[in-house]
Amino acid sequence: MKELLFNIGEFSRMTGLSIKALRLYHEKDIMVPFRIDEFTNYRFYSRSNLERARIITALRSMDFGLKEIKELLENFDDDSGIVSALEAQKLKICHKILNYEKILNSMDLIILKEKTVQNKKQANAFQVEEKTIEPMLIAGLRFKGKYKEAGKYIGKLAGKMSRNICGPPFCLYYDKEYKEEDAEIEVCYPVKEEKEYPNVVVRRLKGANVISLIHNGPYEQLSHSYSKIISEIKSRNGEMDLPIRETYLKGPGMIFKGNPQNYLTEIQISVRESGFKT
Amino acid sequence: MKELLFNIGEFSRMTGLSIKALRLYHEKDIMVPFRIDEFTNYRFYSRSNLERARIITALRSMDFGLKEIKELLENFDDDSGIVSALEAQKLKICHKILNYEKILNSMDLIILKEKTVQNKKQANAFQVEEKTIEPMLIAGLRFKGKYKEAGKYIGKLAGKMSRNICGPPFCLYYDKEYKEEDAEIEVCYPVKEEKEYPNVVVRRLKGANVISLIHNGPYEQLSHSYSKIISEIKSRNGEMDLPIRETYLKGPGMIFKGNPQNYLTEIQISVRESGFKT
DNA sequence: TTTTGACCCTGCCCCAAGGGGAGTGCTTAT
DNA sequence: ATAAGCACTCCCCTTGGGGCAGGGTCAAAA
Repeated sequence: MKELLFNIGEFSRMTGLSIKALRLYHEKDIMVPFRIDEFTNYRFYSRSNLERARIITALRSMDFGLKEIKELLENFDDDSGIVSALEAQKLKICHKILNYEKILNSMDLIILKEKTVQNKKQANAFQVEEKTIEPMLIAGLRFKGKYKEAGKYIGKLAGKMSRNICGPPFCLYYDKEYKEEDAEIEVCYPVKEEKEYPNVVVRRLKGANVISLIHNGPYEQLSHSYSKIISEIKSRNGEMDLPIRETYLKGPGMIFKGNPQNYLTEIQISVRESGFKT
Repeated sequence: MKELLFNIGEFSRMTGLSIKALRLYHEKDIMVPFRIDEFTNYRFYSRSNLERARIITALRSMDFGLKEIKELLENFDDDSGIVSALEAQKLKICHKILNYEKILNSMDLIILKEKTVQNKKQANAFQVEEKTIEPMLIAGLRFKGKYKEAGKYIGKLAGKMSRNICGPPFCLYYDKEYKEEDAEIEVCYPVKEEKEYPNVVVRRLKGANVISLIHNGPYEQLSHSYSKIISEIKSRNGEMDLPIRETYLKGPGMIFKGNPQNYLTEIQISVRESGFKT
């Protein structure tokens, strides 16, 4: 068998490894050329190098690092020996995949939210309207306090539910009148599955016939929209029912706080018996 | 509102970002401290920095690079604006996941193969035995040539089927006698699904009653095992049937070539009517 | 025989996102 | 007075090479 040698360019084309990579592997003692010219330092690769290159490529494609590859090459010459290394590598990769899937999940949440918001905004532009809300599975966290505290509780709740959430958060107000303090409030998220969480009640929220108005602007100006919707109900002889629902279609975002001028909040008040037509 | 400032240590603890990271973000103009002491160069962070840090953390957790984050921060202040960036990021991550899943798949193949080989080796140590082979779905590539060429064709076939493969390759020999040249050979892989491939026949291979012997060693010594199995069959008045099946339980590995002394090859010869008992 | 273009060498700097450490300055507690 | 605790800057290190500069080498064409 004659020693058929290849210079680095040929070898690079044969193996698909870049010249840079080959020089790096040489430097790191992962694959030393068969012969190195004493005077010119030209690298010459042999058939056995070709075989080794194939192995390196295979291991690289499995996301092994160069150090690991070096060790594997030094200690094994048979597939059966590296099975445990493969198992370990599998674990690492599984972790990465899981992590990426978690990222995808949270991104989907944000994207979905923004898309539905845009649809809503285009569809019905801030008119009082009557509609029917379907029942839904929700996770609720109830407290007594000020309206302003709701945001804090929503954050808490979101942290606990995270991947189970399937829609924008809302509040249920159980008081007939506006109360500055000690209001009876429940912050809620619609959820996919009925899981148990500490301090959280997961239950089915009844559907209802409601009068709805989408409020566009900062929360401080919600009272304007409340007057509008309530006077509309009264002028049509509707009879209000508790709790009032306030859905935060677009509030401070998951990433940016956003501009309060663009916040969208849907106010929904149940009416027991609608005395008017659209 | 008074300017409540934090030094870098406090701010690091509040945000969960390392001091090193904070200095880097400063250097890259991603987050400039609210005030920098003229004489000591101490960094002091404000509440608005806190908000920005939250955003950066969120974007980092979605695997955005610092450059991308900087651009996003410069161009947007609202979640709705970055939806398209999120979509792009989603695509990237999906690609990564797909890639990792491909890796997992090929690793599983190797692991599974080695495990089954080890089981076989422990279970029945190179004895002639009678058994029944179940029918299986296979992909076959037929050619006329020398035995030695089979390896080449197996490689070809493996490249085409890759993810569809579900077991070790084997050859079917359609010649009654040993032929040095122009032998009628079909290289096969058991597959999961019935797909179409160019030049490949996917079909159901019938089950059979066979006499089997596992050969341990290089392929050049297969003839020893053949003598053994054939003399055994003859001594028991069995009648051989074609094709002969040669399954490469352990040959040159997917990564390492391995030591031919450890190769395992199962020879299976169909017998039409077994005239002997185990 | 020389030239020319292709090929190869080493050495240096660059990428991302920081980690680690050296050496120095500031204030405060002991 | 000294030591501890923070902060600062500057430099080197990580992975797996990419890109470029400057210079040497090879083989075929003129």
